[in-house]
Amino acid sequence: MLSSPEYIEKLRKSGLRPTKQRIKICQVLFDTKKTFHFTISDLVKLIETKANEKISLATVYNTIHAFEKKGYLKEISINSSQTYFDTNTTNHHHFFDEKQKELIDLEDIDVDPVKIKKTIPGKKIKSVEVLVKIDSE
Amino acid sequence: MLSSPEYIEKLRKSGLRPTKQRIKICQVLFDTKKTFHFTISDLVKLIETKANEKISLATVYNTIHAFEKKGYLKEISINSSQTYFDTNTTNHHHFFDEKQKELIDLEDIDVDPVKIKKTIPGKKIKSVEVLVKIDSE
DNA sequence: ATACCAGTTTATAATGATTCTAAAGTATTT
DNA sequence: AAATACTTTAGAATCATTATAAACTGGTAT
Repeated sequence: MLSSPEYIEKLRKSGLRPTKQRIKICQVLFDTKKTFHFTISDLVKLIETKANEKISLATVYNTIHAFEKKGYLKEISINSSQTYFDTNTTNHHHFFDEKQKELIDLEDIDVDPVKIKKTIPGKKIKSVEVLVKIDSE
Repeated sequence: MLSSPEYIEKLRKSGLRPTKQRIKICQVLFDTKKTFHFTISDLVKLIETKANEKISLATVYNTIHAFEKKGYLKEISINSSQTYFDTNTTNHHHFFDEKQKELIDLEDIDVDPVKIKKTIPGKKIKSVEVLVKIDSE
């Protein structure tokens, strides 16, 4: 597990006070080589198991939104009752298994760059997201 | 405005009883050459203005879900507080203006076919949706 | 026509994710 | 150490959507 000091510095640099709760959430989210997808309720469960600590639901929401604003997380556009987040903030796309409610990364090599030929006057493209819904064969 | 008999037949063919409410919603949704995007609350407003009739919110939800199941509507994957539907059921993609909460169609010629090179054993692709988020320049 | 049945509509309540509130707590600055 | 600004928190509020169950209606058989 990465030591707190590294997260403390990371948080400070972003203008976020390094509180106990934020450090704990950093550890749960970023203390792994593999990136992953999660919902808020997934994260609450992870905090309860990985860290033996209870963080208020409001704080979890606050923190995730703060991290998203700082660019440490990305929200993924899916129509689902819950919002999904991704610790992989690079440009990439997703499979979504609607049965298992599971997201799977598509690497850059899995999808050719999507070129959008249409332009809207006065508007610029912020992001291009491809969502591939999959189902059992 | 298309006459009711045509919608009555269309509904019957799909195994849906042609009720007053369903016919009215058909007229509001399909009585136009141009397809469009809407949320449930958009639709409720449309029904109130175009048709001078009140349809219960529960019925609007029921009907839209029935129409979606029959393939007369498509749900669009966006992370938004409300779900968006599209009367254009052909394969196409979208711009989404997050400020104005507005969807704009991308025609086939605006986006090259998206080829997905990755496969998941036992799973087949159901849909490929591209969502292009746009913002003021 | 009439009566019946399955499918529909409806008002209202329930649900559930998310956001708000405002009081108590904590990091940082003076 | 005190002041200040930012955070956390429990619980309430919000809001889209879904569930409930009673009243209603279209289609069919009599």
